[in-house]
Amino acid sequence: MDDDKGLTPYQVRRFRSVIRSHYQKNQRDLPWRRTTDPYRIMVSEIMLQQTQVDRVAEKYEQFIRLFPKVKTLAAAPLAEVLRAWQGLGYNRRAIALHTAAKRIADEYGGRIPDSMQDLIKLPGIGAYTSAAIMAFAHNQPVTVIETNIRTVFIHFFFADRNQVADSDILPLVERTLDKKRPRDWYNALMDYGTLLKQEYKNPGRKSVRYQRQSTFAGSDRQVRGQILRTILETGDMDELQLLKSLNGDKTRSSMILKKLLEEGFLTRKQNRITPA
DNA sequence: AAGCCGGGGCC
DNA sequence: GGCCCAGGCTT
Repeated sequence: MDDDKGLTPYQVRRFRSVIRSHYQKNQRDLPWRRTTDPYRIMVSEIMLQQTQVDRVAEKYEQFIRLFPKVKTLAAAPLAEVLRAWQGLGYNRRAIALHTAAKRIADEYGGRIPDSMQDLIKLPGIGAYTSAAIMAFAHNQPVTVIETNIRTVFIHFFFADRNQVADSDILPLVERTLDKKRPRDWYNALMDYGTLLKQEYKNPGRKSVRYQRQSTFAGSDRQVRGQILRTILETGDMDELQLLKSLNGDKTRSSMILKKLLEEGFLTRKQNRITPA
């Protein structure tokens, strides 16, 4: 099995049957599964990058309420978008999404691109997200791979291996894909992946993509989040007062603030720091 | 290929 | 206190 990547028709049928029967009984009812609107799918997929489903669900609904259409989002001040993003983490995703929305409004007349080629050009949209939008919004039979799907294929077809590469998995994703119902199929695969993660310790460790994160406590990331949160809440603060409020090394805090300014999270007007 | 980017919940 | 998460981008 390790050498022969091909599956027999029986293996394919058997595999699909297991995935589908679980989905039939235990399908998760998630907000972004109740729509096929490409804008809403795009928002959900960017929120879901490295962020748990349970945490995204509530934020997603608030976000859509605030910014129901791509043009609403494009017209909103970045500070409002960042405020709506608070709690999700990886705040640069909010900047990317906002930039993407503006570009879609300007260059595509407010219509989300419907090809992977165009989607992947947008900031914050990479190999996974572009494919996911094609599958979930447009029901297109593209090959999608992410952490849940990796888990499923490693569990069924690479159980005795370590260091499994995506290039090993992708042929199987394509071979087993239900090309008539990609949307349902991928939802089912992801639900099965979360099931496996509940049952087993760390299925993802067998993927070459697996890597542990550096410690968050005391990290630059933590300080970045703290600075951004403070300015979004106060709306405007003296730079020295801000640095003092952080209770850390001033030089380090100053460097981190500088990066936030460069990345477009914040702006400085004389000695005052405000949202961008 | 490796490092960076958030923050909350769970063990 | 460590671990993980519907990844993407930069170096």
